Amino acid sequence: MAMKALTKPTIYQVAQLAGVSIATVSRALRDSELVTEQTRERVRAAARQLRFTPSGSARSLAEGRHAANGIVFPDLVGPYYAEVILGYEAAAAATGSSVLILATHGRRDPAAAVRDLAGRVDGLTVLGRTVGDDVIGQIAASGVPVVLLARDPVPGVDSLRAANASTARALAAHLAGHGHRDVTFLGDPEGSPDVAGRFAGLRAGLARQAGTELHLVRPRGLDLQAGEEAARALLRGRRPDAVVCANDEVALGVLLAAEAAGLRVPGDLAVTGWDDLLAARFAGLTTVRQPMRELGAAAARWLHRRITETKRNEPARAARRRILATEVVVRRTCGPHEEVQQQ
Amino acid sequence: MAMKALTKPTIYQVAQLAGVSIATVSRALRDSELVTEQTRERVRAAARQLRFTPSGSARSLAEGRHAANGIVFPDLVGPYYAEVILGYEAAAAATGSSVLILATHGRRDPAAAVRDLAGRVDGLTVLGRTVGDDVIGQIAASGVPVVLLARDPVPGVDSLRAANASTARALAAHLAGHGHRDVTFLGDPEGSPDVAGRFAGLRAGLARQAGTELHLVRPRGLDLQAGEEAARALLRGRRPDAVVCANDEVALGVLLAAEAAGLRVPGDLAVTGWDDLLAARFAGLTTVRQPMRELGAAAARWLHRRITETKRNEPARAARRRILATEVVVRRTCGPHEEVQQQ
DNA sequence: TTGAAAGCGTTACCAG
DNA sequence: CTGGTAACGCTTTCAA
Repeated sequence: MAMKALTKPTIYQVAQLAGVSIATVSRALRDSELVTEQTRERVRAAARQLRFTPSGSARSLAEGRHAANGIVFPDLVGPYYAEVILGYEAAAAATGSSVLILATHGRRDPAAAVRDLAGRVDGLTVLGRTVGDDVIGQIAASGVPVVLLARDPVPGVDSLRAANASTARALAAHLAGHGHRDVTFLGDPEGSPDVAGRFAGLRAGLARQAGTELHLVRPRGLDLQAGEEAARALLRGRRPDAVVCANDEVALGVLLAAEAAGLRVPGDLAVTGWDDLLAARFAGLTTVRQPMRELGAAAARWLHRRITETKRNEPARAARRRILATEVVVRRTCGPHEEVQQQ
Repeated sequence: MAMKALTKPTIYQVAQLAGVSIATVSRALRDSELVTEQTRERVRAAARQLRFTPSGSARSLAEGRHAANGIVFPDLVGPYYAEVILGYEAAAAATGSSVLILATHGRRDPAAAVRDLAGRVDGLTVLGRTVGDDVIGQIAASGVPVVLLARDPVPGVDSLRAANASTARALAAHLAGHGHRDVTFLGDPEGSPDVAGRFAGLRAGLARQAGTELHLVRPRGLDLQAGEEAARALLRGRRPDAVVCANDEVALGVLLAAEAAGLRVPGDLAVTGWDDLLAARFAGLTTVRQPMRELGAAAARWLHRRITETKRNEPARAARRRILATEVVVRRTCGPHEEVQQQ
């Protein structure tokens, strides 16, 4: 049977077996027009027999491109980033690019990891609070195109995000319409640009509503447990009319804590989230829906444009910015509605 | 100010600027002992000034390794794969490896994409129903270590999965204990090895229970909508006592359809899922919990072992198999319980 | 401690 | 149409 593959076969072995030059092998395997059907077949047979797979690094080096791009995100907990990455991967695949992922969360030195990644790709998408502006700036200046996603802009770098402030204002108006006056925001504006935008929008929206007040409480994180803990503490003190949470997971934690405390939602306490996770629907949680997959896809497409225009040495166009629309999804937890609102 | 980076700087420019040879640059930048502190600083300064980032492909080619491994999965919908990938990325990072992801779902030619990927990595993890045994076999035989995850084993290849059949048997016993006799399984055993295992286990479990019957209905897919559609059709006919679903999303769809049909769960119909998504908790869905993150991490670690032992040309050990334990999570939808069961 | 030079496995140009 | 042969940018002996 087949002998053991002690060492990976190279183009040379294929050439030898097929009785042609390596140049011909390269051409035949990449469907160049410049080969006889006959030679092509012979080469293919040899390649198959040897189980030859071209070395990606050698190819990249010779072609002067990596045929890959990277995406950097803080973590992968919760469906949010997963959806973004899925959209990203699909769009990147359409442009013939592989995707390298990098989670900065548990890293010793995120900046170093991102710099290293920058050397392995044709372009990079960076999400949220992963590395500082300085790192972004250096990478962009070193000639690697960068797209920012859900992150504060950096001069000269494309950036893409979902609407936060405007929708948060709409949410504020909706809550005020329910008669909620004493509102607490559960989230850390310093923790992420998205959260900052949501808080700012909420504040602006409530400022237009007479007699409302807004308090800020920072949970330990953005997960279920952080929400639960924060709510437990919060509900022991003066209880607000409504808790607006930085994301759905925190809001779901609040729901759990409220239930444990014997409070009715929305009767005793209104709660809202952000993201519209699947769980939000089953919890009846009023929230905000974001086009996550589209966000990822758009980033991949922008990056591809930058990469091709850089390669062609075209005059670099000015940095682009775009904000994708989001929408309030009204369900049960924001307050009693006359008519049944179904989503 | 800094001039435009028309072309990416190479080690040669750094060497020239620092007034040393490229060998010294290479050593200095990689913290070799063989450089004076003084030279090292000079080189570093030059590299910084030029914003030099070593080319990943050149480095890989020279080192004879990619310092990257790949993970292939069908899709990324639902939190399942995201969790697996997160665990994988974290473990891979710990071994100094980058991660290349590849979703086969919308691809024209998954096999070709996976073969290409195999040329860009030191090892590969393949999940579920993405490519056939033949492709797996070729890749493994070509000298690229492979680990299979949630997939039927291939001779000579390590494989890792979460328990399906045994836990499904336990689930069957639990349902029978509730008095459910007429059970329908909602899922396509041919669609994935996991689903096949769950169905087989359920069948085996019910076979031990006198007077039970099991029916099989194949939904269009594994998402919410598929479950909803399938349930709508199912509930129009002879209604079963219990519907065991291939995964949580399908089960949640069934819940929606049951509600729309005015049925009480679990009073009129018991429902179970599989995966223990966050949404399952809020829907009160009885389901099965899988150690998803651990699954991914274990795959990355196994792969790393294979890679190092292959590189050292050690005698390849026999293929390993492991099945990680899963557990039934009893909630509301499987039937009435005397005592409140909290999770 | 440093430099020169030989690869690493492809692609692509230039002759024939 | 095919073969020879420079690149590609880095790491790593081998000498000095």
